[in-house]
Amino acid sequence: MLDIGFIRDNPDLIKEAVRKKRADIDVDNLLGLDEKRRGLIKETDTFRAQQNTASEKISHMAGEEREEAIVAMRELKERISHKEEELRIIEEEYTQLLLLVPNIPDLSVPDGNSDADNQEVRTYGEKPHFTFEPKDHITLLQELDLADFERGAKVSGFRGYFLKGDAAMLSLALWQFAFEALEKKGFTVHMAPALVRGATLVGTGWLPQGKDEVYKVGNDLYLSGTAEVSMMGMFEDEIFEAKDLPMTVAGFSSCFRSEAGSYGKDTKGLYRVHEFMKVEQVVLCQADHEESVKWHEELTKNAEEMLQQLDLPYRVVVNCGADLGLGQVKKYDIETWIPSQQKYGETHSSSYFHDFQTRRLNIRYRDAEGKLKFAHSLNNTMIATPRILISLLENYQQEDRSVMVPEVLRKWMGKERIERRK
RNA sequence: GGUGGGGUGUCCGAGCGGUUUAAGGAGACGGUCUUGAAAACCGUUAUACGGGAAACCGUAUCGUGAGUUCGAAUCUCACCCCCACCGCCA
Repeated sequence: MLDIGFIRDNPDLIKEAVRKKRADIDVDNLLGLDEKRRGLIKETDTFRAQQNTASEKISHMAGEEREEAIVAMRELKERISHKEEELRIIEEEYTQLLLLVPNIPDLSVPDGNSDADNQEVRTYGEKPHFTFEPKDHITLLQELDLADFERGAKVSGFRGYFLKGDAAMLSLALWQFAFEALEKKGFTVHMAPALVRGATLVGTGWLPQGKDEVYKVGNDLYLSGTAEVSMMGMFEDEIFEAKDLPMTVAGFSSCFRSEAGSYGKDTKGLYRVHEFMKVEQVVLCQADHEESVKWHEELTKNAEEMLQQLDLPYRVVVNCGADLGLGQVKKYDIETWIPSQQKYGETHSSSYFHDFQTRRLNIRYRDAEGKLKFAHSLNNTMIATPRILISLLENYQQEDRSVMVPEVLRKWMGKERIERRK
């Protein structure tokens, strides 16, 4: 959410942001409501001030005088409640609109209509050259008996899956590896809730506009699509001292996505599933653009280092305006090489928000002068399974049908090669 | 799921319809005193919104929302959360 004062003072900037993000919101309509709203606030406040003074006087009156004053106040009360009702209706509409105003993308964000317009920033690693016909991850999973999609669908429905044996072990190894790396970098790791309240999703910018994406499981309970939500919600309504920042945390959780709008996409395999697991990095820092940019690069680097240690080829792209979320100022996707498709697939997403989320969640800190400020927030994937297994299995496959285990994961796997059992 | 007790400012804690501009502590900050410190004493100590160039003024906020009333921290209803015990349970 942006500050209404800022929107009021910079309507053109906001309109340009709406255009660049291909968002759908009428800024002038919002500003009109804001003006009406302020007018009504002024009126109701004046009425209430009258009421307060009159009530105070009544407390010192007695007898007939008192009775007359009370009767007079009944009328005012009536007028107040009408005005308040008027204000309530305007305010509701106003709030709904305000929640849909996008954050302003950074100047370095390229213009574009879809992820096809994202721009490559850098690449890393050597794409593998196979001396044999490489298989796709689905074939590998089946041949090595590492997954069960039929039974997955039986239990969980469309896009359901079980990971078995070494694929399950590999997942655990990856999470451990990610946690260990983050601990070393000073992050505090958490097992985070996936079950979250609506307010937490609104606060992080997933609702209201993305309600088709999110599974609703209770009156006000949802299954979150990322641990970012609970890791941010953790700090809702809190006030930090400047010295507490930056706050670097990571959360591991199940993640749920309904994938509404992508029914026909990637229907096979592990690429697009309704339920996956992820270690997410989250940072709260002081409200300074340079500081945000610094941490953005840092979080991106953390994930890149992880891929480098796994020796997976990847590239970093900067997302275009239309591919940014409502609150995101700038986003890098890290895409890992998928040999069977001869292309990179998104495995990480690194973004910063300035105070868009913290304003909604009311996460503040006291700066050096003791002034309260909304902190800045950022997040990036550290590792997400099972999607990363696609690249891992495909890049590490051997001619003899086995799959090598990346060096760094062997201490958890207890083996250097995955082979079909028996 | 059941029963009972609670949610008040940075913290502890009183208040249970108008004298509350939320008592009283504690902490923090500033000052007096002191060679310095402690103690003692004095003072300051919220947030959001609206108006204003500013000083400042107004409004709201005692878990959340609705209601009763001229007037609600205080009364009524619903909900959320916390604590204790019982039941069930990974």
